[in-house]
Amino acid sequence: MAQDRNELRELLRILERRLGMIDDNAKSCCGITMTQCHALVEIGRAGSVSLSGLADLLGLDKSTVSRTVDLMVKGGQVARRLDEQNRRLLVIRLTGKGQLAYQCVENGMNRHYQQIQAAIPQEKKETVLESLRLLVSAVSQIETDDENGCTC
Amino acid sequence: MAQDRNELRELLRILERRLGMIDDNAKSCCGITMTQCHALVEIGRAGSVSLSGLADLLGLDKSTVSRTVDLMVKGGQVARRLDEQNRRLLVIRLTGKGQLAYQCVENGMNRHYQQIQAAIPQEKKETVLESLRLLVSAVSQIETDDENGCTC
DNA sequence: CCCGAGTGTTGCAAAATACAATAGTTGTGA
DNA sequence: TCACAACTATTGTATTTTGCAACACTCGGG
Repeated sequence: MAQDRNELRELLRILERRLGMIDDNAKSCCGITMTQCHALVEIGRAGSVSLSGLADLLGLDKSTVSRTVDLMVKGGQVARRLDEQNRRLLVIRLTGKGQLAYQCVENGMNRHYQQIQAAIPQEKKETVLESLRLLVSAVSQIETDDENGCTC
Repeated sequence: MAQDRNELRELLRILERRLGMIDDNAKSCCGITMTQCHALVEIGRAGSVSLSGLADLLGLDKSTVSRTVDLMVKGGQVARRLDEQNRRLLVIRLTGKGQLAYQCVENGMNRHYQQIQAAIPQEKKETVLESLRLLVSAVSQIETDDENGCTC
């Protein structure tokens, strides 16, 4: 049923799962939990974020993130201080130790993605990138219904 | 740093996140939890699975899945019985109620993926599919290091 | 100067998960 | 044939992850 029509969905489904496995693999190291590792990467990429900002990046409740950051401060990966300009906000950054862990994860990820690149024929690479740009654009357009009906 | 070199990674990263949001959106309905919904979909797609089989599909421990199936049996979405041929195995299936819920989730997913398709120019669709096939193939090839070193 | 909006923390409860121990089932080799 | 290893599912236990709601603090505009 509808095999052709939904090849896109099927391919994306498989891709999603595989990528998830890669992420898990790369992030399950360094003696921190998965969530902490996600946070590590987001903080590392952002350089500096507020708690709410980080919560948005991670798609988690601020309370969850608050506690996660707590653990990471105790673990020595993260520094947390008040923003001088606006003291409602936190400035969350990586410490030196956090930077190292971040780089470790990044390296692992890059290694994997280089393997993926290597498995794509040279002459197809630009096409693949272009397709991905299209897809990202398409996916970004669709409305994430807050009220998605659930017509059950 | 390395912006070009890792455009692939960046695009996949964004895509992954967006797709995750879509999935969550589609699956957060019908009065069951996320995990139950994942199970619902996997059982629905498979038609019939054993507990270990389902655990593999979901990437979870069999004990977790056992309890999840328990809840779904109590919820009336799933039927569980012994396999007559090999009584070590369970035969896990959807009930009528489960089928309805499954269809609901499927419809939601399809609606979203049709929106995505609609946002891709007609003349690019085949190229996008071809690129995805390449990607899936590439991603499937890479070794998911059990011993991933973690060279921190 | 006070109040509403924004931001983070904490109390609480629930959900998700894994590991280890247990119990039942199967088939195979002595 | 029968005992044992391999496989499957369940249960006990503990941990982790998560969100909601209540609270406390801070800022900016009337």
